[in-house]
Amino acid sequence: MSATLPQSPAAGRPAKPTIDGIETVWIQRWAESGVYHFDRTAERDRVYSIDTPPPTASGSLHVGHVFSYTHTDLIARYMRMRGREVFYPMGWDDNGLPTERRVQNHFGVRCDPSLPYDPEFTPPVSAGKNQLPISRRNFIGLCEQLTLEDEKAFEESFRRLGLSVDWRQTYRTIDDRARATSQRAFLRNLARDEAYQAEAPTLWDVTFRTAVAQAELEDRERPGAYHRLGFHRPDGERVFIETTRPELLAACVALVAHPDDERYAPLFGTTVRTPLFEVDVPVVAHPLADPEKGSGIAMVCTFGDLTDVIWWRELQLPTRPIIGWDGRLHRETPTWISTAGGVAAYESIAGTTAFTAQQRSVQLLRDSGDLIGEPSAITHPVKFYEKGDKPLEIVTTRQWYLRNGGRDLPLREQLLARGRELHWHPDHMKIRYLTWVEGLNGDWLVSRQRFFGVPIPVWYRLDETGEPEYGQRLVPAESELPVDPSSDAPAGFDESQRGVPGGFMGDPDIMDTWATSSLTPQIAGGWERDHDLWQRVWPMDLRPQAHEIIRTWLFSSVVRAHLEDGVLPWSDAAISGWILDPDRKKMGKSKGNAVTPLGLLEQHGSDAVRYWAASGRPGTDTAFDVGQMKIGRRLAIKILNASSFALSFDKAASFGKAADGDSSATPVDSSDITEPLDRAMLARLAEIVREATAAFDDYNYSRALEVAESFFWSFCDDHLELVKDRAYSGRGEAAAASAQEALKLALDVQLRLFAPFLPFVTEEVWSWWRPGSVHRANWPQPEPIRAAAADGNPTLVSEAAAVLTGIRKAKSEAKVSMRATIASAEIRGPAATLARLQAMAGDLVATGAILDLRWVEADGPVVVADVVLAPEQG
RNA sequence: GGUCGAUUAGCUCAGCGGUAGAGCACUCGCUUCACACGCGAGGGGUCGCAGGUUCGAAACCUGCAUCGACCACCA
Repeated sequence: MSATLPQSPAAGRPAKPTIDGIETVWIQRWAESGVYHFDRTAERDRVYSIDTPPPTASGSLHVGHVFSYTHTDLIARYMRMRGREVFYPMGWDDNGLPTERRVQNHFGVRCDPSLPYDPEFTPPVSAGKNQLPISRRNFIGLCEQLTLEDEKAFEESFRRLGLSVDWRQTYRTIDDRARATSQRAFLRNLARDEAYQAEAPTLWDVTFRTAVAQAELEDRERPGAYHRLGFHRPDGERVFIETTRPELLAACVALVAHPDDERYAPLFGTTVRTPLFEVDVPVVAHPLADPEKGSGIAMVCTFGDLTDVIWWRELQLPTRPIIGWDGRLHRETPTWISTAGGVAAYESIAGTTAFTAQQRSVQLLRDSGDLIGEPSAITHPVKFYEKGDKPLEIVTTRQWYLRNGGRDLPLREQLLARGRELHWHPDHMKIRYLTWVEGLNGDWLVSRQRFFGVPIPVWYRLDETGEPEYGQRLVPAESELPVDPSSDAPAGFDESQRGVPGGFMGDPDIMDTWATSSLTPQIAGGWERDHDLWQRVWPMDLRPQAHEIIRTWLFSSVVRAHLEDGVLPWSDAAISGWILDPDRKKMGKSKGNAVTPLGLLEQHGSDAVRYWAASGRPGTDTAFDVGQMKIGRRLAIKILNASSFALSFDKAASFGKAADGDSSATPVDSSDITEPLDRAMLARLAEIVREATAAFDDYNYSRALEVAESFFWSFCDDHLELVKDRAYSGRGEAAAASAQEALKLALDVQLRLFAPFLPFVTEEVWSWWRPGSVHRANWPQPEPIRAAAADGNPTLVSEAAAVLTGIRKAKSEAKVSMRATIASAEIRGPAATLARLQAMAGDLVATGAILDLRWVEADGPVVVADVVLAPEQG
């Protein structure tokens, strides 16, 4: 394959090589030649398919993107060189709240679904303080327009980073294909009864006015206070409870204590009267009530927290909600409050926010004497929507759910088994998945009350009074997808019947973004759209992703693939860590981190930035470290210079007269490699290849780099120095040819080893003397190198290095040049070592400029002793 | 409250049963014919703490501490 690629003409080795500007050159040539294009004729077993994370294309590329996307690219490039045909698409997650928010801020608009579409609409020139209300369709238009610009910028940066993505394989989570896929999967779930609708208490964000799923929750420590309140018993005694939410007193439906709590046992079955509102509520028993907490008896409200929901459900308590969708208390006095005093009390808090209601309630309770003592301040965890600013409320709403094992033990077991079946890198990340699945307390809530997203593809019949009949669902045929029930009419109806008695209405909700993101393999792989592609890539090989979205993206993807096809969506998951800034905080969460990826790439070079990223092992958080980038840059430059030097000995290579044909072939005649040191170096290199390969196979790319890099530096510092004189034909043509051929082979192998990490500099050097692209060349195999090494002993490499160090040390301590002549020196060591070293004595003598080298057998490691420097020469 | 991970030289990290490692930083040198974006040499660590297993522990086991993260029915 590689040999047929239209590659740049071998320009030969430049006199003064530089890495500056090579990104531009190679980005262009790779785009022209299509080296990274996926070959659709490859069968599944030769394909390596990657479920690339679609970045949220709202805003700018972050350093964290550079980091984690590089990791995936390392694997992709390695697999490609291993002969796999790599399916490496790119998606854009432009569907969801971040996009909505960005459009609001960027254009200074907000969506008002009640407004009509304005075809003449143009966004405000500058975003004003008051957001301009616009129609849903206009709003979505702006979303698509803005994300398209962002996506272009992302692609440019990713190309600059050197990602070997096939840029013909892209998708957007808001585009027609993604919406159709998402709706198709939903309809299949619906048909199999895996999706269902229910009216139930739902976690609700009052700012966004949407339901929120368990996976999107986070706890935040917030200040609060225990308020001790007295409930009135019929006999005039009082029962004291403690609550952090006195404003929900009007929603109280019972008091609950532990069944074994002797303090309250006499009260079970009796009623007490709530303070202020004077509502009679039962005292009931439930094992979840903790005798140690507060006064040991709790007020149950509909609904203050998730425990209330459990009590309400299991004890079959009445529903008395007072908090509305806007987070304010209902304006009308609830029907269950009937006394004059109760009505008056409610009227003073009606319509206020929860915060104000609490303040007023406390004052009322204090005045009535029902607040015992003063509230005692505490801090406690409060549930928030992860993107929200106000605590969640719990309101009863009609929502769509997808079965995910949250209330179904057999399904949960199956999904746990899928988690164990998946190969995790690193393995311990599996535990997060298992913990999450084990802790699920309900099915996956997939409906959202937002505007921009994939609509639920369902309509409802309206009865004679115009009320929806939720049991009378109308769904589209799969061939009609995608649909928007708010503008498309169901089959058999026309638009005039929308909203009228006997007609229909569209489901107003959209799906959770994860309901679409959980299908990225299906969207990218052509599920039910491109069967030929699908059967070549599915199930996929790799899901790379961040660890904080194991419970969301990874788990929901497993759910979807399991329900639809009964398989894991991929065999392996590579979990990347975070970038930490110098304060050890997740980068971007603290201030002063205005490091732009493009700036980094320009300043240090793409290879250098990739080098830094490659130092972060899978699953390990990594410090942002410009120092590592400088080292990477140094390595890239060293590769350039060392290659130029190594090739300079070979006249054919230096003039670009590279062998034609297959780049996988060894470019040398190994029968020329006769010198012990050359053979030893190659023997060592064969070991290095073996180690790097094993590391890569284990997804441990940082180890693979480390192994190659460590060899390369000693190759430069020791081997190149030791063979320099000989390669210059200092000791005959045969000895020179041995050095030259071994250098070429070593260079060829090392370029391949570095290619996944430093794609630009390796390709540059490759182009000087080798055909095709190094990125389509084969990953090196240890066996042929070992064969070329013949009887070479890898031990000699370190022994020679030890001697060289001894010689250098003597010169360094004498503060003379490394070229200074040594009159005499002695090498001491075991007989076997001395024998090996004596066979390469010519290299040692020439490199050390030693006139008289003596050999003395001795125990212990080899040392250089009795070094006598020659008198300085004028 | 439960769980996972981390704790090794000033910094960033590797090592994971057999005499403490790398790079950076630091010190001292070197116009050496690929590279001064270079080259060479050197100093620097009771491997978080306390027990245990072992002939031998940085590594294995048990606690503890600190940091980070994940999860949790948090009145």
